[in-house]
Amino acid sequence: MDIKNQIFYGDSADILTKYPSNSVDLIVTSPPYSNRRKRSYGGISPDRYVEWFLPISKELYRILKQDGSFVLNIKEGANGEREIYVLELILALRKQGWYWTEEYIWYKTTCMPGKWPNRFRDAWERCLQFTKGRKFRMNQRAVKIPIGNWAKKRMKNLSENDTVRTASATNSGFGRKVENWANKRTVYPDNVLKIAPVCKNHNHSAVYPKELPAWFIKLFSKRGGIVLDPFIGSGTTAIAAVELDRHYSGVELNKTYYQIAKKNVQNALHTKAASISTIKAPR
Amino acid sequence: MDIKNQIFYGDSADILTKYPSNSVDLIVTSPPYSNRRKRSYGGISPDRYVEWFLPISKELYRILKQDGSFVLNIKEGANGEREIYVLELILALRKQGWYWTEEYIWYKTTCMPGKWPNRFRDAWERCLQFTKGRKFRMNQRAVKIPIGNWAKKRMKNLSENDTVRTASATNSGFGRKVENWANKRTVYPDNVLKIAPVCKNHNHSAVYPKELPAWFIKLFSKRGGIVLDPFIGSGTTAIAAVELDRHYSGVELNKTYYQIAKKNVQNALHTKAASISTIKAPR
DNA sequence: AGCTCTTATGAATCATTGA
DNA sequence: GTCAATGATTCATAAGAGC
Repeated sequence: MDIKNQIFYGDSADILTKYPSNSVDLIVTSPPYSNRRKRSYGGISPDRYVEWFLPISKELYRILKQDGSFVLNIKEGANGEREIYVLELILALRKQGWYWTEEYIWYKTTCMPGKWPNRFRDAWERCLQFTKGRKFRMNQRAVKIPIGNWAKKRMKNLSENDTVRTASATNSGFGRKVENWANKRTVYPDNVLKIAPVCKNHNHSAVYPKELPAWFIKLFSKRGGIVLDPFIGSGTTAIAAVELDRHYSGVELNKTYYQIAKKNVQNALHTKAASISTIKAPR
Repeated sequence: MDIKNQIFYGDSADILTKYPSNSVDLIVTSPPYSNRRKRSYGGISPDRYVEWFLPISKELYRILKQDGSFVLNIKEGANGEREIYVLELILALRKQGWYWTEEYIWYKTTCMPGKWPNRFRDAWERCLQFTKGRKFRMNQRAVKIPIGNWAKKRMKNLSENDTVRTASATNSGFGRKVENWANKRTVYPDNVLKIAPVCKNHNHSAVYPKELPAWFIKLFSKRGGIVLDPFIGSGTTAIAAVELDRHYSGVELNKTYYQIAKKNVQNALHTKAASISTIKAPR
């Protein structure tokens, strides 16, 4: 089956079995959370979530290339206490063979605070990275960020100490050499992603902002690679892939979203093509 | 046994059995993480961590008042993949009767140095809140933060810099300059705490900043209540409690830290007493 | 007060070697 | 094989002092 730049209408549990093995460079997805989005997906109950997910992740493991990553954006809800199906899912995926390489935090920076009697507004979600082993593709330079404003002042005059490696006072074994930072304009980020959530998308009930898949696509795939989203929704992952010169592939169970996704991706492709032809023939 | 304003030298697994039931308003602690602090604590291996912790948490459950909270600051390490003992601990604590009410994130705005091929610097830790039921004490107003410059900055960053950077920690409400908040509108925070891990305590290998326990003490206890830390280390939790007009109680296994903690708490008490007499007799 | 400059600081991770 | 010990490598920022 040709999966490149295709969106399939149907259930991932079925469709993915037809994907060839070792064919995808990166999987990024935000699956339907438990008990949410009942109207659109029927809502998987928390106690059945893991058993529902495992057959799908088994196919994902088969489909993913050896040096690829599987990024799962998810957050358990709360009903008095936090649900535990995400913890159980992590443990179950490990038993299935996945490496739980890292947990990135998506810190949702902009929504105005709200509150309930027992808890504050939930401002973060998990972005779980699973791989097939210790070694995988990671292009850290692709996601460097501009250095903080402090740097301008700091770099003007380097003191004597700054040109020498100085031991940390606590003997933690670290040191610093400020001289190395001269002329530095970008720095590496950490494992907390600060991205504002999209609040006004009425087409899909749980959109995530394009910047979220875009960050992982830059970090964990190369140009020309294939990025799969088995719950593609309104097509956000595919749009990000197109804009970053990757191929997309996806599955969607809901007919309406399937159609919206196809339309959105077509738009992204046209915009992309237009910008390229503009560059080639600027007049 | 009188536990109020006492620090005990010994193993929590033993000492806590002597604490009276329903006697403590809040438990805040940062236990030794697995396989860390080997020199001072011997280091608990990841596969034995849960069985080591459960007898202690059983006593904590007995000791905590019905409307109290148990806040556990912890973060698993990585060796290729993330360790899973924290996930297993959450599940085990629930089986022990605890409610897993919330997971707060401590976002460390300046985190440990380092660079590796397969991960970025770890900038966050878990602050797990457990309770004995759905109802518990929570004084949300006590941790409100000012809106103003902070909000303006956010908006500005949004348009200018794609929100890759956050407002600095000093704008986030953890500083002490509360008097500067006059005339500023305050809002409720969210469940991500932005605190730099700086502290001036060179005596302990794993201090957390005072602002972290202070935030939870303000939020989950009242003045005059008792705050327990079963792994009190150099006494940070007790110091925060003293400064906020709560009583402290704690246990420490390591003799050196036990002595340091006692000394630090005495200092905090003296400072407190001095500041009170100053207020009463300003001349 | 604000600016500039100086100093301080933190629960680390991975690859390799040896038992 | 696994497990443990050892060694090599490595940032970005906050806060205070001084003018």
